[in-house]
Amino acid sequence: MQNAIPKAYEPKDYEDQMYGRWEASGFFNPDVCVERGVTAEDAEPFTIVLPPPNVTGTLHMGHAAMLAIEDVMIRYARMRGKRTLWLPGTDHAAVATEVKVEGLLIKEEGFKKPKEELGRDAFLARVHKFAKDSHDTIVNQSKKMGSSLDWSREAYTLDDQRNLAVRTVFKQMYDDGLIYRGYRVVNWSVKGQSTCSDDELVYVERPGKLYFFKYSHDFPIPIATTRPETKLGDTAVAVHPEGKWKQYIGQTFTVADFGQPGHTLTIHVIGDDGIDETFGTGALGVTTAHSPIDFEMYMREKARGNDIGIVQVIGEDGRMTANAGAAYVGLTVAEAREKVVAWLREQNLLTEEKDVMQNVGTSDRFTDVVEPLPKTQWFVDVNKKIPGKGRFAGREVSLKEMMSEVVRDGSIEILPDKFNRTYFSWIDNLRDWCISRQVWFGHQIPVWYRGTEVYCGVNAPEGEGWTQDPDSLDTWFSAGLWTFSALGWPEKTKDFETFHPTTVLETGYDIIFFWVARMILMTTYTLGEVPFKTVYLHGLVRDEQGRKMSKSLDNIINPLDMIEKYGTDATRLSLLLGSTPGNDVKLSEEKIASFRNFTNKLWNIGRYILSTEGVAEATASWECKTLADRWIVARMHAVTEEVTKALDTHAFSYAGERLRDFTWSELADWYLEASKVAPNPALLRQLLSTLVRLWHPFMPFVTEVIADMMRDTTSSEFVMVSRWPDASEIPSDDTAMREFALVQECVTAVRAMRQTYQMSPSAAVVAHVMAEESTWSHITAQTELICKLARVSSIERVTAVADNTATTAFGWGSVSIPLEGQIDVAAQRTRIEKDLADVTRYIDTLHKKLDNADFVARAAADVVDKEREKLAEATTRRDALTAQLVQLG
RNA sequence: GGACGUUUAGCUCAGUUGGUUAGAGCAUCUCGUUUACACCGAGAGGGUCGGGGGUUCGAAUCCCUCAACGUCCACCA
Repeated sequence: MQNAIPKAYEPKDYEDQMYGRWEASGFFNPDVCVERGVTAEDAEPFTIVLPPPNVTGTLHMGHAAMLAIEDVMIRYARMRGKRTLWLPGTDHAAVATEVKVEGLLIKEEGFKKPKEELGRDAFLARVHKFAKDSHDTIVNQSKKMGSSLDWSREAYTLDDQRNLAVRTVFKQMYDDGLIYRGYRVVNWSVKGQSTCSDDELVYVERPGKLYFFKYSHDFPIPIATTRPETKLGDTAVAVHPEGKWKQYIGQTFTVADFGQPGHTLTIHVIGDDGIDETFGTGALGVTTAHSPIDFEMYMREKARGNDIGIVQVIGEDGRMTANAGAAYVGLTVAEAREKVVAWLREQNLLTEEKDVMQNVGTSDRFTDVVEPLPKTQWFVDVNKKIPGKGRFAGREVSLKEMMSEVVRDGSIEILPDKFNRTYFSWIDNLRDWCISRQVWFGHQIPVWYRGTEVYCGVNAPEGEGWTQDPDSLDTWFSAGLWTFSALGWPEKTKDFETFHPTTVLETGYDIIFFWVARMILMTTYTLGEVPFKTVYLHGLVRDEQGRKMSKSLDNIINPLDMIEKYGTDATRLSLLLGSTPGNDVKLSEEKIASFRNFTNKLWNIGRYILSTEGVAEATASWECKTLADRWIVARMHAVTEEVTKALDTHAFSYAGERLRDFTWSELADWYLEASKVAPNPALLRQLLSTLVRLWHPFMPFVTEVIADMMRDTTSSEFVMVSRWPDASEIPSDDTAMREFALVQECVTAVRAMRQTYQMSPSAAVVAHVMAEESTWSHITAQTELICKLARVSSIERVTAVADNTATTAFGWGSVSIPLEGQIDVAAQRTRIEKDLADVTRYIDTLHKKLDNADFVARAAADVVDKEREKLAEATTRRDALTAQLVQLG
């Protein structure tokens, strides 16, 4: 036998070239699949829009996991004959990208304040250039992962088409009164000179001090704070409406000197249920300008006609304003804090200092502590009721209600379902969404001003003298439109009609609020429809110790390095197997290496089968000749059925593990060994062809390469567009499975004997047979395999197994013997007898219970039913055990 | 403070409505270089299923409780 196929699979020799061939074929594009007859014209659509990676850099393992999972779904759907679209794109990521480029300009080109020095246009040009390069890298990396994305439809959250979608939606929301401009306390990043949304805050725990004091000696209510500097701007004290200071509610006090001589505070005492009398002093100093909670009190009081005022004492530069008084203006927050504390101490107003741990909100993007400040910003009102569209037509609904309803009524299924609760509690706590950002890179707000005139429109207003609002939109605003904007909306495109709502949204659970929830919000509002039917949330990729991968820990595993070293298929498998929805996956290089070994195993299975005589010319067929044949076909039936079911239910890890176990432990270790006695070329070919198709969604490259070798190399067919194996077309055979299990037991016994007593193969067979006299016939029947594995080849084959009788052809003639006998029969019988006794006893007690007229009369109907059910169950089990016992003889 | 999750072999994890003797991979050790594969094969050791209590004929599985770890949310001024 000559073998031109290399012994080891070298991914590098095939992967890039194979991806090139796939791409050139056009089959990533569903339209081409229909044209070429791969997909039926009326086939059910299957759509995934790729969560667009940020153009801030390169792909990491998290992206690789996302691409692997989605590609499995996509390739599987395509092979099932669905009209399958996987739409790629990238996200401009507004703030993140701008900050990144700013940092690079400072670090690498010596700028101090790049935005000021370059000016808007030149700076934006640099950002766009960076985004473009980053985009190119991302596209290349995605291709390296083998992703069957339809590149002809690629989109970008900041391109013209998407910009039109953004302006269109903004205008609609503005007209519906959902988008408004308001003066509110927002999260302000001093470093980034921009707002950020509530969800973008990351809380960091740090030690702090809680100071107990009074504003002045004659002020009746003591308060406590961790931020004394903000107290320079206090305008109220909140106490519990039923508490010990309730008599002061409604009064106004004037503190003549606070923090410095002449700095006057006007303090209103207000009642608020939220006050916890057991904490601090039991009263809260209200700083309406620098705390979102306090600001809400301000709004509530104002609604009651009581204006307690807003005094901003910290500016956008992070320093104290003139409102803080002459002694403080220009100081940093930290300096002002010390100074206020010193003053309180001096005046003998400070009663206590307590060390506490406090959570400080920091900006995820800008990485500094966020300063709450009052500013005029754009917001999306999540509570206002407006006339709904589509499925909400004819009703007055709020954004909150819409986004809640579609998940509650099952129109959107979230996997794993535990995230439903998370989702709902997020909606419950959702406040109006601040969408304006003071950065340049992004969608500029489509609002223009001229004097006191305000114009909102999809396009700039006619006439002279209009200035567009300089702010840009939160990146999640445009990302929220992704499922439909990427399909060409607001134009009435054929793609939008065919592929929306999309089928599955697959993404990391860490962006469920940022993105998933906002897509649901935007889509239910704009289209009155869901953006997707299923949300599949994958976990985070962590290192082998379960830590997040980060530069500082130096534990980053780069997907491209792993692809280079072990191949794409191995890298994909390492991310797919052992990863279930919502759970983090631990990754190590050893894990990837072990999957590289498996890839090679699959390769060698192909290599062996294809180099077996007769396989090249054979026509694939399920026809069986030996017991081993029938067994492996039956196993193939089972695995096909299970894997299909698993993929249908998004159990990718299980599907892959099941396939791996079958491939390695059943096909390679048992069947291929057994088949060496009497190879069945037509069946080997059929098995390989089926195996390659089952594995294709997981390991697209090696399967395609093996398939390539199975056919004429000039053929243009791909496994990628072949038909998914249908379990119902693979014969199932329970008898063969049972009988082969006996063979396996015997072989194992012989092997053990050889090893224990260092026997020659044939001696071991004889010894085993002698030792197990009672099972003599059984052993004899299976001698073919035993001898094969023991390298004794005087026996040709098992010719038939029927009616519990095996006929074996030996070199000297043939023998028929009954197939029976078990190893360790006695022990098994003992166990069954014990179980049987238990169950029988149980049945007796149930019978007694049910025969008791008193019980039946008194107990609730469903209790009685349940007892009856239990009885039926137990009876079934008893019968099964009895049957087993009979079988044992 | 609220919610959720995890705890099974040295490590990483399966264990599908409670049911024969709790499984796999890696690691360790032993044996084996037989023409698909040493990126291999055959085997061995190793677990009172986090602790305690309960329900049940029967519990890794269901209930209660405690503990450790993790995640998210809220946030106390």
